[in-house]
Amino acid sequence: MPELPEVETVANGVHERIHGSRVEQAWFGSKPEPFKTPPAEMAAAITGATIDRVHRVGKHIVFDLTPAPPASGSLQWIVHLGMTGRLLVSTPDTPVPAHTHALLTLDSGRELRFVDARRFGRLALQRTAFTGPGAEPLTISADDFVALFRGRKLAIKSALLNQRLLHGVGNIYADESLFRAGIRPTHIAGRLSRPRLQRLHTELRAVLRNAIALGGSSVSDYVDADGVRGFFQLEHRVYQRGGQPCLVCGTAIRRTVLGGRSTHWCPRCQS
DNA sequence: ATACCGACCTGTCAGC
DNA sequence: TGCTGACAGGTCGGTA
Repeated sequence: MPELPEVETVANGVHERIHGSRVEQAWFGSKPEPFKTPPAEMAAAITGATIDRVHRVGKHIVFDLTPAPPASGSLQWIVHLGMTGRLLVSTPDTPVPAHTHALLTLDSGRELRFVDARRFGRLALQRTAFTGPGAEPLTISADDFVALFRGRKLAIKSALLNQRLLHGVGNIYADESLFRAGIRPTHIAGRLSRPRLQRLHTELRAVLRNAIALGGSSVSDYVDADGVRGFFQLEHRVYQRGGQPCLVCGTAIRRTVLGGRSTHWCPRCQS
């Protein structure tokens, strides 16, 4: 479900509500799919730990933990929401939703719940500082951004979605940033001129920052840590607007499939 | 190394 | 009303 702005919104919301809390109990469901680390190992490491900070790296939510004594050393809990994952801070009297795969009981009296119907999300322990698979879109320099695509023979949209190049960009913000930069999604990444890539760098960061300010995009079931929807979907100019008139030139927005993902673009504004 | 495709899951919605 | 098929914000592993 979530791309960089949604993950950032969730991570910040969870941080505000639970940082400084101690985990009294950690429960993990038995279905193996959402766990990169075995559930018993995660429960043992997390129980008694203090949550110092919750932040975002790429599309991952990172919990910085201080382990319960006598354990020591660096410990992080990594949550990836996949397509439909939710991380909710609730009171114990709130009914536990279906498809809840993890539930942490905190000393503040609240609970942190990981809910994921489709089970594309992942939970894991990390013992060394997590840096993510690629570069960070909000802080990468224009020069480094341009260099990412040099010599690449795939479509620029596919390159934007490759998390090993740039982590955090998904289908919505790939389409929206390419529209705002006037670049057709099928354009071969390595053939784009430096000025056009610099424009994309500028527009991508702007659209991500704008979306963060609005709490992310709620296309179907995305909600933040309190279960509240975001508002950036009201700002989408091409995403899920196939067949509707372009807001700039009036031409019908096209919907095609690129790399197996639905792709939305204006045939007149994007060359 | 790079690029492409199907698989992984469940829920929802449009169409018949 | 109920069935079927298409589609969904993401990643991963196999193949060329």
